[in-house]
Amino acid sequence: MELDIKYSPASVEQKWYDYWIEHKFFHSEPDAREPYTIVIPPPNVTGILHMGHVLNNTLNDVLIRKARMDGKNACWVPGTDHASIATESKVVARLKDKGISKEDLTREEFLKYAWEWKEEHGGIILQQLRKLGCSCDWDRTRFTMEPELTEAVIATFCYFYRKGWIYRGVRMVNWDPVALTAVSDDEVIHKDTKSHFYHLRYYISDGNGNPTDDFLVIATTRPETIMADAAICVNPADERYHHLKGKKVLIPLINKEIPVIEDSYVEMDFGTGCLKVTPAHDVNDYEIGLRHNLPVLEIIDDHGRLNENAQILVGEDRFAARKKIVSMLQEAGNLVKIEEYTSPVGYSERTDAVIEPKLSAQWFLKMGDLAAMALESVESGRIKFVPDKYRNTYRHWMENAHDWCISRQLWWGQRIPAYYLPDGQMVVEETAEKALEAARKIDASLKMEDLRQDEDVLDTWFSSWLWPMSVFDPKYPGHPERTPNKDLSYYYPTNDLVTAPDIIFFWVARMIMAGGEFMKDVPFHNVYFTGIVRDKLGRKMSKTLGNSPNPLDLIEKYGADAVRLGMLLCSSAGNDILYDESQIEQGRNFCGKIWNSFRLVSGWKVDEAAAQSDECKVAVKWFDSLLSKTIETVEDHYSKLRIGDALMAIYKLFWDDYCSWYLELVKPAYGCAIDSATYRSTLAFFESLLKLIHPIMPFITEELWQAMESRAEGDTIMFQPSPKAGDYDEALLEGFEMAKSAVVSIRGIRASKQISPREPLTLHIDGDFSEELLPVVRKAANIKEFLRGGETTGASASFICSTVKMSVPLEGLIDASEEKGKLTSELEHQRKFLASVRAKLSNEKFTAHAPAAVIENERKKESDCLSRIEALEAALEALK
RNA sequence: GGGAGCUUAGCUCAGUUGGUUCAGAGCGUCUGCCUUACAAGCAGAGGGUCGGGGGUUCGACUCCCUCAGCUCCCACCA
Repeated sequence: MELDIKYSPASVEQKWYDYWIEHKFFHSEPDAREPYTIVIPPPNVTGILHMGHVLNNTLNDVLIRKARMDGKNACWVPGTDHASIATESKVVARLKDKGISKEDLTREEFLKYAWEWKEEHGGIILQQLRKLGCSCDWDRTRFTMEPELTEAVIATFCYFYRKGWIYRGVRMVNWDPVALTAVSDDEVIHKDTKSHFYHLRYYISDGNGNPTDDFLVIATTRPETIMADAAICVNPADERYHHLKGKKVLIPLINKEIPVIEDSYVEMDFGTGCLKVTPAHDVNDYEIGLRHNLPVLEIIDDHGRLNENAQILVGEDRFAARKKIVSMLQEAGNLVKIEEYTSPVGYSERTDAVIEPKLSAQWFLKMGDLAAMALESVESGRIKFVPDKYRNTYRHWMENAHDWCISRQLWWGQRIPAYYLPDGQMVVEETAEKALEAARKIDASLKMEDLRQDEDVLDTWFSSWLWPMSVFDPKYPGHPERTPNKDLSYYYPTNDLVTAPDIIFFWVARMIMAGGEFMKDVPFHNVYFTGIVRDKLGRKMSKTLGNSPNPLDLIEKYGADAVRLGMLLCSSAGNDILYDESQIEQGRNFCGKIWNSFRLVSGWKVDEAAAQSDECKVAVKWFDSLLSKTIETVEDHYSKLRIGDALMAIYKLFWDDYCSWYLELVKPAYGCAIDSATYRSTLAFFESLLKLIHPIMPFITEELWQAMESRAEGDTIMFQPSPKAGDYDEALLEGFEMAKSAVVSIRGIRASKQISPREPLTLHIDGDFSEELLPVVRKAANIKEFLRGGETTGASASFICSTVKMSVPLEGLIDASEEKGKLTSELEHQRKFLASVRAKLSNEKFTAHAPAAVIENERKKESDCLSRIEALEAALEALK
């Protein structure tokens, strides 16, 4: 068939993707085959495709396509994540554009709007993945907040609550006093801000609440919070304050008595070495307070104003209060000095208000047993990390796991199924109806309106940690007493997880926990950590820098195969990827190479009667061996998830060996036909190469595979079995490498000596060089003669092949003196090497300690070296 | 401050129980080629005392110590 001169990916890609979909090639149902399962790391439902997704999903698709060709029942489940925080802030921003503030809406109104927006804009990213060629089972598409999955989340919450692992606790949140909401750590921007360091004098109490003459000085940036002080803390090793141990001091202005405590948290050489502990308004102070059982007194309200607990300045804004209290302290004689001070202060991303640390009631899940189990799963090797180094990070975190704060002060998400009775009691039930039922056992007169559901929603990870289970059987998580359905029992555990290392704790660890808890099994066997995609200069991709290319533009420009290959070229596991468009150009060039190689082969005329020439015979034999050996290498790389290495092995096999050597060897002279045996082998090799590279470059391989011969409707390269490695002739492969070197040398000598290609040459060959490879050398070294209709005859040369370098003396064609110099230096090198080997062999420590195989290897080296020296000496002799 | 990791060619990175199977790959650079599949190509070439220093060893890119530089995670300083 006639091929276009240039490969044009755009039409080809759409055509075959539609074809694959039409024939439901991506769809999987449980059957007798071994499953190979991947669940997609669900992208944010409102997200759009960026380079990180491209990398991640290309890797996933390569793995799933490879498994499919290996005869496994491959199932890749796609879906999206509701991503509470990210999505809610997008919706809020969107509302703001319309002049609507979230505060003006009820929860129901807001959610209605959010859902509308999700329906309208959600899932775009899944469409984009199709452009990339991802072979997801789209029939199984899931969304973490769809009703069934929400049920799973709620059931899981109830399960752990009943188990006693979920509890309510108090925690510091970042409070935005303007927006009147808690914001996540990610939404707090730390800016270095100029402020003051106030040194305040606290008098020691005489024990009856009266000041003595003795005092200590503390340094604070927030004098307006002193009324909430619960203690003064010093480092136990600080001798300056030993005399204060057990004493009490008085808070200035309000004369409240607080203890002096000791905690190694306090830095002796920072400030005055005395720290005022204000548990209600500082995260660290809260931690200290917990350790020392200090009372917590809140004096700042939700709007950032002092409340009644402050006793003074009640109703004043925190910043106004700061100014006022400073002068009050000065008047009272408690102010020692004021220093200029610059420190990082948290600002709200949304309102730019200074964040107020605020205590609030939150829900927690105990990590103890779950973390221990999750740690064991990895330590025991049942789950492998690639690269392995992340095990250290993982272990460290698991051994120090804090309980998981699972509540979020948002609306977009799964609402916590806790219902409060009017008297403050609480019931936790799957539904409001069941909650009412439970509540009536406490108070039979209660009606639905009396119950008030908790306002908070669950952390997004509390739904995504169920993902490998819930996508198959949403009824199962939270109900380990049930039997998993057919899909879940067939597909679980999944095989490989490809994800970024920054969510190793948020997501990876927690999936292991949930899987272990409910399935009593790991959720996956291998975790492949990708790096972060950065630009050429090593900067993170970001919208503001404008250094993040739109993957769809790249696909449009270069084709999806090229983009996939470009991303994989530089992707060793765990390392950051420095993206550079030139890598995608390389991918495009490779497509061109594949395309053109087929144009060449498909254009050949076949002569059924012609006999196979010697060089064709050996070329076929050689490439057959090389193909087998490379397949073995590629399989090994895949088994270790070294996708980049597998790609490189195939890339070189295709380009360097198949195109540059094999095709050049078997290529018939212009106008001539090729013999049918060689032609068949050539096509068979080509088909194997297509299959090998198909997982990485699905589109062009399908196009050419279909073009090779007329295929039946419904045929596809996708389900062709992966090429299998057969036996291969190692000696032939080595010999061929020698032949390549010989050809290179001959060409080089010709070029440097300006020897015309038409001048006849005779080749003498010594050593292990197999006779059968001679036609290869002759033809490869004389390609131009063939092309120009010249004649190939022999000339004289002798090959001395060493492992180090090959020298090709051509009798009568090069200076004997120059050649002599080369040989002499080579001889010297070999003698030196021999001496070192012999020294080693006569070394008693070596013979005593080195393993037998190593010694054997040394002996072999010795004898090899000896024969090389002999050959060299003979050659030198011949030159004389 | 706690933890982890990195440093090999101009760039990005391999280097898998310490041994002439180890000093490699891709890209880039340079040189020569419009050659009947492909200039998005072909044929070649150059390029590194494996961050510095010390140690262990018969032998170190590989193991240990130390110094320097960089990165990430956690906690963030009253």
